[in-house]
Amino acid sequence: MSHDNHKELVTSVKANMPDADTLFELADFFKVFGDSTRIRIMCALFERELSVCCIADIVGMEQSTVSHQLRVLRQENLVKVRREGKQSYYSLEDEHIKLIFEMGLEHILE
Amino acid sequence: MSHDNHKELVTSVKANMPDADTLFELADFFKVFGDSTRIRIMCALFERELSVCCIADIVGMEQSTVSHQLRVLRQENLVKVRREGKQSYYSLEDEHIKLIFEMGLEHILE
DNA sequence: TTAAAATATGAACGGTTGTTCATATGTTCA
DNA sequence: TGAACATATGAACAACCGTTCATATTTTAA
Repeated sequence: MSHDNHKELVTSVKANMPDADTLFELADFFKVFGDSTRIRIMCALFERELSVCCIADIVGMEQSTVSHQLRVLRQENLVKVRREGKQSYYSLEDEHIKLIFEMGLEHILE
Repeated sequence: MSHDNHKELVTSVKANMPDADTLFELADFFKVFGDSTRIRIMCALFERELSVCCIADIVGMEQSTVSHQLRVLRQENLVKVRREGKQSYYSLEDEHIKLIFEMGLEHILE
């Protein structure tokens, strides 16, 4: 179950890691990027702010689905809303998103 | 269901988006970051290469669980293995990982 | 105020995913 | 070869998650 300097390694590596709570939050943050519908919504919002029904048409899903996913994005502070008449206009909240996207794309394109 | 320049917007935004396949792959890639066990495994590997049982002790989970998750990380080309005797030593495959981590951390720390 | 349009929300379902247990495979050493 | 250790893998279960349908809320305009 353990070899040579196993125990020292374990404690030293653990000591240098961010605390578990932070890493849990980090996982929750990346979880948002782990769904293709949300990815496509964010991608559409790179161009400009959009109303819910526009987004629904762009990603080809129900208005209800898009609303639910926009709530998830809002809860993680990735998008913000602006009401204008009957429409809600969503836009990206954070500049990190684009960079994270680009890095992901670089990876999957070898 | 649609307002003023709805239709033009939809087609123009769609035209400038990466194709659906790419974005699907991208979501699959980020999905790997969306689990705290995998996050903690990757985080441990930032320090150095580690054997499976070391990783299991560091993250405080069963050896079996860690093995399963390492397979997921391997399938997405995020880690590589090296056999040495009875142990399998895992290490990070890609430099993007650290950058993606840092950007995620920057976001959750406001 | 009523109708219509846009969005938000709750419940339910089906599918996915992470963990565990048990066990198989691989490796070393006596 | 056999025992002991390290790792990998399959099956099964529970929990989570994304979508849809139905409906509620909000806003405008007649």
